[in-house]
Amino acid sequence: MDDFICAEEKVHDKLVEDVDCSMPDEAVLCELSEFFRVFGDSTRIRILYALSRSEMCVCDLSKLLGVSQSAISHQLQLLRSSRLVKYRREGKTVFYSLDDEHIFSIINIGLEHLEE
Amino acid sequence: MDDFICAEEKVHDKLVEDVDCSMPDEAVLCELSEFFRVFGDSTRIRILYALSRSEMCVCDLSKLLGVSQSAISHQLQLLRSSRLVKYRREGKTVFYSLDDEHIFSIINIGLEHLEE
DNA sequence: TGCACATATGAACATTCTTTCATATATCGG
DNA sequence: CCGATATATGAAAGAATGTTCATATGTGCA
Repeated sequence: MDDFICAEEKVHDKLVEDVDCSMPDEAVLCELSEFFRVFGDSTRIRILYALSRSEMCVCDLSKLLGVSQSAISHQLQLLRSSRLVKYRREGKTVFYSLDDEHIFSIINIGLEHLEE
Repeated sequence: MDDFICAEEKVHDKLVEDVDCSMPDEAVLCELSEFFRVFGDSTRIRILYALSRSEMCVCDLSKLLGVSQSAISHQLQLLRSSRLVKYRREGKTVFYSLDDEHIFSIINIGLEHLEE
């Protein structure tokens, strides 16, 4: 991070400064990247998509996705701490669902983008 | 991935099957997660945000973000191969810009979500 | 051609993630 | 209370990722 910096005759210094001013705080963009990172794993995206169809228990998700119960549980915990899913217990079973319908719209926007 | 599977009296089997049918191909959701993964790094998100304000050269980005030229270049290559940015050369300088205004709208949707 | 500047890139290193394995916790039925 | 089932979790292993360092490529100018 400490290369010498290009010596360009300061033509761009004004631009850099202007862009700097118009950028959100670094902390905000960090949070944003953390938010997107959660969607950046195929197991988690598949969990989220599945939950957009219906609430499901851990075991159902495990069967549906062909991923071990333990791995699903770990990912659900991450999704929970990111406030993307919520859960309710019914006897021995725990049902998970999307915390917010908005989540699904984000997934859809991504899907639309992939379709170009 | 080979735990025994919950023995639940098949109450949920129909549900699992239905959800399975309504899910996009695993490959599609994998691509989707790869797409989101690109946004899931603070350096890349900051690059993308900066480029949404103006096209910039590698050196400007390096200065603006306080990240080494090499690190910026590596990330730009990743962004290029994900088709999120394009570039044009002008003499010694290479200017990068968003490949598509749509990219910025995705960032904004994320930001809106963070604001709850 | 030779030098300086801007950018690109391969390899190594450090860190972070994801899954697995073993085991703990919670709930229900007998 | 005990055993069985469903889920959670800590630790370790393995894979993937981001940065650095050294160096290569490409361009302009003297």
